[in-house]
Amino acid sequence: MGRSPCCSKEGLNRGAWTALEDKILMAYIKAHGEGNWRNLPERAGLKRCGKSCRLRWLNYLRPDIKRGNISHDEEELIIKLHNLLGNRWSLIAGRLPGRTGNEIKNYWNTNLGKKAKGQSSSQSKQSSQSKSRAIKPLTSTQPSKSTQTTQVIRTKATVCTKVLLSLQSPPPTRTALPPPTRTPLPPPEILSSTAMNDPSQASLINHQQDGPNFYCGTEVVLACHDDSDFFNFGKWNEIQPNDIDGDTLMTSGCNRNLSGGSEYSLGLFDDLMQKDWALNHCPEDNATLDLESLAHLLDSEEWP
DNA sequence: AAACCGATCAACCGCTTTGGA
DNA sequence: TTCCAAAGCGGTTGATCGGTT
Repeated sequence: MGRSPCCSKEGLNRGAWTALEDKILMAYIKAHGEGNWRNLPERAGLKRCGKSCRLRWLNYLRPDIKRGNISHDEEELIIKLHNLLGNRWSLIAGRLPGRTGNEIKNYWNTNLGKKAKGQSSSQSKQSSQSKSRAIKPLTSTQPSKSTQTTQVIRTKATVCTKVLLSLQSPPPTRTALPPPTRTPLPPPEILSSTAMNDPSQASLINHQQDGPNFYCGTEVVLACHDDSDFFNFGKWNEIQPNDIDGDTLMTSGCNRNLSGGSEYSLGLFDDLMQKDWALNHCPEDNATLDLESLAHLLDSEEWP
């Protein structure tokens, strides 16, 4: 029995792509654009599975793919993003222009994963109760047993295109949510911690805003094009693991160990959102600690 | 020079999510 | 609301390459 194949595999080429196949695929996509992968091979005259074409395009042929070694800065960014997002390679890749999820995944598995493993083991030798940020390889199929370890909230992932960090006195209520949009997203804009400390600069980001922004005191909200997915750091202090059902919380929880404050996994899901809306009040002052943590992250990188 | 071994990375597999009928 | 096809995603595999013995 089993699952039916994504396409008939009879007579299809497999394995490494030839230069000719690449050429055909590139020419076809150049002429007709991306999408409709299932029919693409037939139309383009390729003896390949549509999935294979898509993968080849996304991971290799796309003109904006950056070649060459991962730089030190990129590596640092990958580590930080992995710490926040876990193994969501496509999201991480979204923060690294020209890099693909596959590339980052491979890089992590061959380089950073080992480093991280070594780090965490040496740290555990130093102090089993250490609260430092041990980077751990995370898999969605291995739920963590302890809230002390790095934990990842699994969410419906959406590329976040705006980050608003406002320390300003907020308007008393949130703005209404516009309908979600699924249009191609422009490059993300992230507000640096410099801007965070300067409300006048912080406000600048609103001017280019075509999606929702949210203010709630020191609460940090990453406003996304898709209203169903924004990252809310400020409220995580108030959410207990019990509030979250097992399905929603796959690798579970949030890591409260950074810089004496809390470190939150990026991502939010509907249940939490609903709780968040229902609370409708501003978070405690300790959210500023989260801001500092995030500010450190944002400030230390050149965000694309 | 040959055999072995580990590292790398492109490609595949199968599960999940999304969107339309 | 349900179902199904398509697309997206992360884990895994296997071919290839370079270094070592």
